[in-house]
Amino acid sequence: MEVKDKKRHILESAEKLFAVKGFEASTVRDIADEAGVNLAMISYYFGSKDKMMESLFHERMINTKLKVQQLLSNEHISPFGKVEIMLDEYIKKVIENQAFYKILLCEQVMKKNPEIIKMLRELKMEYAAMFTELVKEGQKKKVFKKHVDVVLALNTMTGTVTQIIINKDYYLEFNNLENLQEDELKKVLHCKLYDHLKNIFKTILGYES
Amino acid sequence: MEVKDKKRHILESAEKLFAVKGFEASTVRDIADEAGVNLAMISYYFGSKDKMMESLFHERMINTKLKVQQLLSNEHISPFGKVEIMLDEYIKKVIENQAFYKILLCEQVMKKNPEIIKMLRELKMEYAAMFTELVKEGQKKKVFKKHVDVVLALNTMTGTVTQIIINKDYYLEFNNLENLQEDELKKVLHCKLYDHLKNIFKTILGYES
DNA sequence: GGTTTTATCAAACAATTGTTTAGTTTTGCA
DNA sequence: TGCAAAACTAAACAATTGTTTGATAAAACC
Repeated sequence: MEVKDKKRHILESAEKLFAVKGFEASTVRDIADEAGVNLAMISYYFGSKDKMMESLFHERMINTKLKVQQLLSNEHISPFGKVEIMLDEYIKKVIENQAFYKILLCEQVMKKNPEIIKMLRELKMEYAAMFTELVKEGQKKKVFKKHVDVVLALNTMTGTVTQIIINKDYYLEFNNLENLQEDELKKVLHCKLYDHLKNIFKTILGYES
Repeated sequence: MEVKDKKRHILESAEKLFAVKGFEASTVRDIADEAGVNLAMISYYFGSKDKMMESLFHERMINTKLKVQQLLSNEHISPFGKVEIMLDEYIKKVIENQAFYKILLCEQVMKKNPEIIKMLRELKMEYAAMFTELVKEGQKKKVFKKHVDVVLALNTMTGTVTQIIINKDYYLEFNNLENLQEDELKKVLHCKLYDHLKNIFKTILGYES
């Protein structure tokens, strides 16, 4: 196996553990066991446990910014069309990477690793700025109302999706969706979240279809 | 100082630390230092670090259920009036107990302490059931639309508020509210969140004022 | 006031932590 | 094939963890 693949394999194993036990509670021995490698390999490949976590965040966040930029600069899509795609892409991403988004949540609360906090800060500021541009575009075209609180809107998006991931079990039990297959389940979850958030964003933006 | 006050004092100190560093990363020595007591006192008063955490959750959750029950059974308030009060109370509570709600978030992700998970599970199920009753009441009175996803709605409430607490710094910076006083700040935050969520719940419930 | 219970403390406890070391195996390349 | 670099390992490392101990001090009770 190549070095890059091995690093990725370790990162994926660590990700699983972090999401279940948290960063502090996951020992390098746990991670090494999960990945099926010697515990010294974590220091060997990443330098330290902390730097491994940073690697994980870097890996996951590297593409996000570019993708959003690309979407928002596309002139063939209407403002609300872009909102729809934004919602769809975000929901898809979280559902496909539930483990990571759980870690992300904890890390945001703890604020322990300065390097990660810095990364997150930059990403969020850029995200908010880009969404602001999108909203302005819609306002100029008279399809969005004035005075939209973009940060509040974005937090409703991230908050709702995150909570559903955390409370997945309750949600499924409450809606009698427990015996659904994993794939079907993801589809249903995505669909419900998308409709729900699309409606909310129509209200927030004052958009009439 | 009485025993109960001392226990409460230790719990409050622990709460602060947990919210900043997380449960695993907060050592009993940290907690003892923060509370200004000997580290052996944690085991002496609570039995163990884990049981102290359980104590903290029990303390915080004991009154929630009763309050909500009381509100929903009040026949002098309209269905949407109850929704308004529910939102107001929830926002107020989280803003006043930010530290605890950060811990709560992490604990929900980690799912490490079975006793706490059990408590949370019961509380959530009851909360969802009670809100369902409220929605039914509104539907019977023809002021709420049919087919409301109550769990999704509740998760938007908790998710939005939680995210704002986590991202408080960004939110303030983005809205140029950084040099506000702590008390003023809480007021502004509460006000913005309340308006935002009220609008969203109008959409979700199909309520026209 | 004497005695039992409760509260407090510093020190010690065994267990576990992330990291390093020193030695071995495997790999890549001439 | 030979040999240096990279990959890997088990063992050891010092530091830190939650908890317990045994000794005092304070409080409560009769």
